[in-house]
Amino acid sequence: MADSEKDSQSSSVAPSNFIRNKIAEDLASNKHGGLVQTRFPPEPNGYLHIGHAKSICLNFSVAAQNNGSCNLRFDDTNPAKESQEFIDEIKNNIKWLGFDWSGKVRYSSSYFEHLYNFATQLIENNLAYVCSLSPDQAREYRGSLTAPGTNSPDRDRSQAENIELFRRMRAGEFKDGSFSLRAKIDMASRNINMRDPVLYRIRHINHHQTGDKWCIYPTYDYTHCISDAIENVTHSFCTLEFEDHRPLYDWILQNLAIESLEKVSDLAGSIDNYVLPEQTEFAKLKLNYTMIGKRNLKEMIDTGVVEAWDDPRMPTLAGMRRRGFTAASIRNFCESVGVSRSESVVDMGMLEHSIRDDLDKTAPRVMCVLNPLKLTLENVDADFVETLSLQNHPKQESMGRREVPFTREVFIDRQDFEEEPPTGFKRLVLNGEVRLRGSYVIKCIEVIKDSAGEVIELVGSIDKDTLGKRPEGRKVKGVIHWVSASASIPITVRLYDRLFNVENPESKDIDDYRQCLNPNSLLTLENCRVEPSVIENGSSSFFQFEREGYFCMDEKDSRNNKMVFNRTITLRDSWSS
RNA sequence: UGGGGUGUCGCCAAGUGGUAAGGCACAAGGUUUUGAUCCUUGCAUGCGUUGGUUCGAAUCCAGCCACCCCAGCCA
Repeated sequence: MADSEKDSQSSSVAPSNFIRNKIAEDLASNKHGGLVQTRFPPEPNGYLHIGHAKSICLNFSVAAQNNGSCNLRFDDTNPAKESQEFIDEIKNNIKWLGFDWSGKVRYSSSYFEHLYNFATQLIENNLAYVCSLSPDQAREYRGSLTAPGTNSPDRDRSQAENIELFRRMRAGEFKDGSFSLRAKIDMASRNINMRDPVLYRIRHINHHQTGDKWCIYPTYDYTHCISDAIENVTHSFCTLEFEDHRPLYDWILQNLAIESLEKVSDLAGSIDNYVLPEQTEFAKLKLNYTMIGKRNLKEMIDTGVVEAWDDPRMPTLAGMRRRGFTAASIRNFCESVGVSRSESVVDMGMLEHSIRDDLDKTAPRVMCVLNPLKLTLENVDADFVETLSLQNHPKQESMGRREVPFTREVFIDRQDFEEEPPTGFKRLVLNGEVRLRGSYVIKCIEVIKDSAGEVIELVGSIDKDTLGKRPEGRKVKGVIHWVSASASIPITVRLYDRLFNVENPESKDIDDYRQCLNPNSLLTLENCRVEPSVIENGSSSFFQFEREGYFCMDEKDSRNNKMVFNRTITLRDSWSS
């Protein structure tokens, strides 16, 4: 077999998924004139979370990989729940994640006038009517999953009357809920979304973008498809629960005169490429051991389970950022999770792998003792200070070196000393030797205890011939981290762990998520000691505290006299104590 | 019991009629002044299930089962 084309595949090929395949097909068939335009359309009614990150990465990267572009559009059709604060936060999050939207920020609300005109067009074509049924009545008329609905008594209202009533709705002549504009489709449809869905409702409230200009607001179903069309979106991605809405999405666009759509679109004037957008659904991201429902997150804040939207235990982008997740790690995670239509629950371990993988390559190493235990080295002079030069990264010399002071008194971690060590223990024991990382091999020669029998101090000695050298005639397998007692800096360290101790805290089997909270999701240590280079080397706020994990400085709570570090994630631990 | 979806290793996930990619996790070795990293190896005769078509089926057909979504003037 002549096999001339071995494997020409590059190592970083994006994995195939149904969306990339579809776009490739569309491009091949020239369906959208070679164009790929996507959009990320959040409603500004809360903070973005890891689930949104999946959608952001999808929309932006699919566009970028196909020479297309991606808009940011705030889907702000329900002002009751929305605010400018959320808009600002969402913009920040997207930029932080490393994406840039095309052109200016879009708002569905900026299309309100067009939307109103299109609604008038539907009325004129006998495809929409003003309905006087109350919300309760409308529900009764809608029928059920198994029974067809009943036509509204207003369904055959005259076109002229509909136009006039709709105008008066806009003029503010009616109370909230008294009238609605509905599409005239089919009250017997087996798809409930097609049973004369509401297009407009009356709401006498202020809108964060349009102020008091409007008192009627279009619904999501009516707005989204038209907004996509106006922005000349080619591929409109949304989550699976909107699958049943796709027929309505298409119905609305197909029942509007295409020239009128084109005329107000971004492509107005260059009719060649004007195409109707197409909706494609994918499965939401679910992560075990976490809740991402907006309502639940808000409740956790309101009840004090966590401190705020940016609490480092929250799955919000703001929280993850503060916890120490990097944008790259989140992007890589979203890529590794893939995009499909099957509803699946991703293991936390994948997220943890993404952040470890990124930080292992980029975080400078430093030593920090979390639970200090004093060790006095009796054969070192009291005023002796040796400045050791240590590599900031074991593999990347380009990351430079730092100076670490070594003195007679040092702190080691309480957990690195055992009087009665378990088998396999490689750390310090009485009369045992261990290497102080980057420094000398030391031996413990005395254990000092308090009246309660607790170990409060150790005395030892160094082997002066072991700096940068192996000890003569014996092997010392243990290496522990340490800091100088006098030259180290006191800091506060917050150890974070998963918030829940069950895989699915949002499960229907759990009536109160508070029953499955992990009581140890936050442990604050006030007396930690870090080597002085962390403040001298102000270039990074991410560090690996050797043998402990990855940590980042908390900018919100750190003070000049006391820095606070958050543990992002532990190191993998195949010993596990 | 209406309609729309989904079922491939413990968890994600490729695969679209030619004999089951990859990642995470896990396990066993090796390197190591981080019990980290890195390297090597192992990990589905099997693709929800039962039948059928075919030389050949995870892929096509039929039935069955399980799970998810839909009855907001929320998105």
